[in-house]
Amino acid sequence: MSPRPKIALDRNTILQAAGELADRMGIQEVTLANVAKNLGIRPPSLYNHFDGLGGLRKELAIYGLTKLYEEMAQSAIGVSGDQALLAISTAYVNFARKHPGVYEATLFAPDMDAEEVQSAGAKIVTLSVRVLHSYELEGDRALHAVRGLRSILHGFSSLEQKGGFKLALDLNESLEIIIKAFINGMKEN
Amino acid sequence: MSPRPKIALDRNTILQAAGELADRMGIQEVTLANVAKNLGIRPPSLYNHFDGLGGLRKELAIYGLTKLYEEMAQSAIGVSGDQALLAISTAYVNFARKHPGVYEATLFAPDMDAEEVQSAGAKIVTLSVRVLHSYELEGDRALHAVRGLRSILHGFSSLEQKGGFKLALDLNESLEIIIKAFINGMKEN
DNA sequence: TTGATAAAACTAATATCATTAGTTAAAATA
DNA sequence: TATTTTAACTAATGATATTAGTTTTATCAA
Repeated sequence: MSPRPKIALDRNTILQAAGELADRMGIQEVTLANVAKNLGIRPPSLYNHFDGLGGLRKELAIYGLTKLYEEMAQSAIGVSGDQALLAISTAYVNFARKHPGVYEATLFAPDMDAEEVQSAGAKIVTLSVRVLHSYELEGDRALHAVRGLRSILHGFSSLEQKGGFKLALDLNESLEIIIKAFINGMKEN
Repeated sequence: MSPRPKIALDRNTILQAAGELADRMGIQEVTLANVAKNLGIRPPSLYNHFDGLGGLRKELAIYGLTKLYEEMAQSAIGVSGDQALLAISTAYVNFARKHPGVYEATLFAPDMDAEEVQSAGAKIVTLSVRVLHSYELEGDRALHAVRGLRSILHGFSSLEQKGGFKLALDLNESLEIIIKAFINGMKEN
């Protein structure tokens, strides 16, 4: 490919390639060299689109958070209460299952504190708050509940992905039991 | 340092240096180059002790899991029930707080499936099972409970470390509420 | 339409890694 | 005391990210 081709790559095409690479080979294989090879260009050319490897990974994290949010939001349409809670929970872990590399990228963001990363993650928090709202947890207790839910979902997904759950025990059943136990425990008191 | 010095480095000294480096600078800074520099030797010399960078990181993971287990086990001595559960839970998150890099290493093990990594992690699971035993969860429900507890502890620690919890809400209070809610919810049914 | 600008690729070069091969000197052992 | 093993070393290789500077072409303004 010569300088300034007719159809140039755009950020989204590159992120998609990086995402597929991540899902297929793991986040550690998302290098400028590999991404460039998959796109048929040379590594330095990627600097025209991203601020180096760190920038690419940061964008991949935002890309992943956005997609994760969308799937969670979709799953919660038209349902409420326990159904909604289970819906967004399974949407969350299913996303991590289908896109292990991209999910991993959402955690590895070089600068987690970057404005864009934060706001992409905040939408997921807001959605969770809304779903938990129907349980009528008052004040701080609702916020603690969101922390708990996030902890469960991230911890569960992460451990499942890392092969942490070895027992021959259905994973979806585990998740449902865990979520229900947690929310029932939060409702009391 | 010349060939075959009077006092040679041993694995533990190297792991300690790697651990400090990880806690101070992050796991991504645990490179053979950096570890060697901190020890005053040349990178290739590390191959006399570990199977490359992957081997070093794997050993660091086992080192971390062992230390984590020890602190959890210590915290549970002489207590039972809710007290024991909260004790091991706070021991877990406090370990992650005090040793963020080493904790991170326990998850990044290049081959999580390696025998030694598995067995080091299994001890923590066994300890959790023992602590949860007093709640008289029958059969599979006890196993689901262990998965839930691990998910909460790992998810909470990981999110706290990554700066995921932004609200001005006491973290220890969150943890206690979450754990209690979960275990209370598990007891019912 | 044409000329200037900007974009998006490129090549070349540098620095930092991990890793391998082979070497050396001193400790450990027989 | 002679041999072996150990734990450091140097040197070299290959992969990586990154920077600098170049080139071609699309885009845009006059």
